[in-house]
Amino acid sequence: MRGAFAAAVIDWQRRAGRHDLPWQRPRTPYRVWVSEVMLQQTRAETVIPYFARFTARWPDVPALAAAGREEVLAAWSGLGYYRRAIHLHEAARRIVERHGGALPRDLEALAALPGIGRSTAGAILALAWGEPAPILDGNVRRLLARWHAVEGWPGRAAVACRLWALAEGHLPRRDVAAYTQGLMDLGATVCTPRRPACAACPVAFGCEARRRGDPCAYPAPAPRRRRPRRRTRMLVLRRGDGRVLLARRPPAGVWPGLWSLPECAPGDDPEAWCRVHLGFAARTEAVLPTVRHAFTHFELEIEPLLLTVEGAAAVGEGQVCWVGGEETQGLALPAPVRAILGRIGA
DNA sequence: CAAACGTGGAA
DNA sequence: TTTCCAAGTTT
Repeated sequence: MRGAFAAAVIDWQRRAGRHDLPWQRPRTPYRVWVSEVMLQQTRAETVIPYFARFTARWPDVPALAAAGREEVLAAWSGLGYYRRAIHLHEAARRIVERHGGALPRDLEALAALPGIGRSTAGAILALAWGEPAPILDGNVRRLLARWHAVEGWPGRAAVACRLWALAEGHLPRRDVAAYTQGLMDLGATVCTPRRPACAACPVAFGCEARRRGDPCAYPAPAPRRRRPRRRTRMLVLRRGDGRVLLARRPPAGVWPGLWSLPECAPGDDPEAWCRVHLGFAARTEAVLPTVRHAFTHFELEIEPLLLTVEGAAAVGEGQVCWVGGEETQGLALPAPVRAILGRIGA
């Protein structure tokens, strides 16, 4: 029965889905967009406080477009995948310039904006306007892979292509917003990766993976690869007035454009490193506890070292600054750096 | 197509 | 402790 899947999802969403997420009230295109970008590879519970602060400060596209990149990054600090913030900001400016300040109601125009791919574009169209556009995020991937018992890892183009076609095929003619929200709610709360609650699932009636006895066999897991471990040394250079030296990271790579602590190789003599690279003397005060930080593709072991700087050492312009106390709240700092500074009370 | 890109929570 | 992985996009 074609359409039975969508009908059941829509009915379930109205009865048991989520209706009180911050981006659902009010549900404007701008708020849908910001939330979708924040939610890329990020759980809703993590996003909620960031979304609240972000939209309170920049309630619409023109406000965001008028903001500075620095403050947008600072508002993103701790959320991860910082390129998203840069893209979001850049897209806001482009929307003001080329679309009169309103998000385009068009799949191609949306996907042409930085940070908006096919799935996010579809989500904006479906949730904000009820346009019949499919999405394919982790939830929908899992839901459809199970319902149709799709073999293969969705990272492979052929499998992804199949899933997109299935997503397209299930789209209802009406109630697209409730349907789309229902897919994500189902994936997040019922059709979970580990222990799906099939007894509570409104589409269990037609689920092929369940009929075969092992829903968790779908989708096939990604090929394994081990995560290398890297080590680095971060220097907490503290001045007499309590201020600490931060250095801006390059615009590409890890933590683009964020402020971090000066780094040297674990084997280097930190005091000599300071003289050579910063041009002033510092005395080693203490070795701080190691901070382990797990990235997606590698694990970082950070050995923080506390050093005292005599006098008010000056350093070059621009890419370096001395900060202290409340100031660090307004800066874009990577999570582990925030942890290290918090530990010494800076 | 593979790799890069953060972080935190759960098993 | 280790591993997985979550409302993906870009290069």
